[in-house]
Amino acid sequence: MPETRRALGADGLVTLKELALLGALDGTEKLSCSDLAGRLDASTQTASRRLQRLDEEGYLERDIVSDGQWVEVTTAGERRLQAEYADYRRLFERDAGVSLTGVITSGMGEGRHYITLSGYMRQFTELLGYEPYPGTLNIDLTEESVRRRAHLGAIEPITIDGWEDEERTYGPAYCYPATIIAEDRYEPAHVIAPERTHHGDDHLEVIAPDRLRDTLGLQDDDEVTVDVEQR
Amino acid sequence: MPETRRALGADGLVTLKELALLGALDGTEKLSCSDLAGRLDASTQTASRRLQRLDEEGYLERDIVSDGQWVEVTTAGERRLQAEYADYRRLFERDAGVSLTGVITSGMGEGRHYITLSGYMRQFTELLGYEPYPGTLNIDLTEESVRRRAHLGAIEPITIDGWEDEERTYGPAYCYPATIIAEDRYEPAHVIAPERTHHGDDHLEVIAPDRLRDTLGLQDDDEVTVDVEQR
DNA sequence: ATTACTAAGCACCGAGTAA
DNA sequence: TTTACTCGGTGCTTAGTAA
Repeated sequence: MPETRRALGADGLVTLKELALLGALDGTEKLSCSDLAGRLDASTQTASRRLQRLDEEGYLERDIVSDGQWVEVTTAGERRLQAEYADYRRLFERDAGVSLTGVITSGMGEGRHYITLSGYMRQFTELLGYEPYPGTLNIDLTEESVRRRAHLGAIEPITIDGWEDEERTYGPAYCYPATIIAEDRYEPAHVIAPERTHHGDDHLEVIAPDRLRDTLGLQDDDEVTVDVEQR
Repeated sequence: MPETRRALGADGLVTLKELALLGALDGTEKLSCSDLAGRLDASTQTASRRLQRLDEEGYLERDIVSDGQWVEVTTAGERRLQAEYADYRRLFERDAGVSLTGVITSGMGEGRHYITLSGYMRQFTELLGYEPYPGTLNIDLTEESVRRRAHLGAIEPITIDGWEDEERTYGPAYCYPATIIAEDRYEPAHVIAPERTHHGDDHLEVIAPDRLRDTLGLQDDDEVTVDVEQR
């Protein structure tokens, strides 16, 4: 469990969510402590202190001006809210899979580099039951699928541990069993994503035993559907 | 805002969510205070106290036995979690509408009785811009749509206030602007739902200016889609 | 009007203990 | 083992105040 989850108390989470609902997720939002105090049903002092703490803990950026302050939830804050959202999705939508659509793109080929590293490849073989083709299928998601991507949080992933060599560390990743559906064919595969994904990331990478461009007859700009299954 | 939202503190909510994740939403779940303490990263005393409070406040049913306790989240507890879930959906899926499908049913005709009461009808005329046909179209939702129904929480409803006469009180209701799509026709309408809806309710009621069975040519067991729009 | 400090109070926490 | 009590300490909250 990331340390950030520990640093943020229950009250901090409630406050952060309230700020996000006020619009501080999408950009900077102007408010005063008494605004927030009203929403939290607490004193202005408490609102002030909560804002200070969230700032100190790195969940909030603040710019204090004479008649209030401009606040914006940081990436860390958004991650925390996403994690919470995933919990609730697990509660109320545990049976639902996630279906994402997008078009094939060449991407930047960096996925290929990472998955072929032995530290990852060894785990793929063990946890997925096959040795992936040394490259990733890159998909640019539609706008709606970008939003739905968050629903992956409700699905139990296969966790690929991070590791390190002499030079650097390599972060953990999640694998989600999926079916890739092209015009007239489909193949089992896995969506692979870094443990930490941002809200708004429109890119999806897929691995499979064989080269999916061949087995599915795909080329750039072809549309595919990725059905991620609940295990 | 319902008073229950005030009674449950931030820590209580965290605890309730944890219990739900453990399975106490679907039925009775056995656990001990030390189990819960571990998950909450707190002492067994705190776990014990939190369980007591949730019980007292009506969010939890408990049955204490010699080697632990059986717990189950109550309807009030589930409502509270649903409300929280709706907040998170509002954060991360504010642009998405909800599409529900089901089949026409005769229902029990009780919707007709309520909506024709002047206390409601007056508000419909003012807030929806039309005087509804004095009856509701009743739809039995598919299993998947029953789950998706929860997503209505992410949509800003038109709120119909509750009221009372000499004899009894009538609860508030939510209206959601929607398009009802039949085989070959569609009509603008509103989904109407009591403010407090249960998880698992498979029934949907729709009102419109004219009798939808006529304008859409519908009869029992016909399939319709209800597209609820984000305003 | 703001934000945020200080100080007093209260609630919550966990250790110890009982049943 | 359990649950849950008492009790002492800590930390959060609010009132008052400063800037």
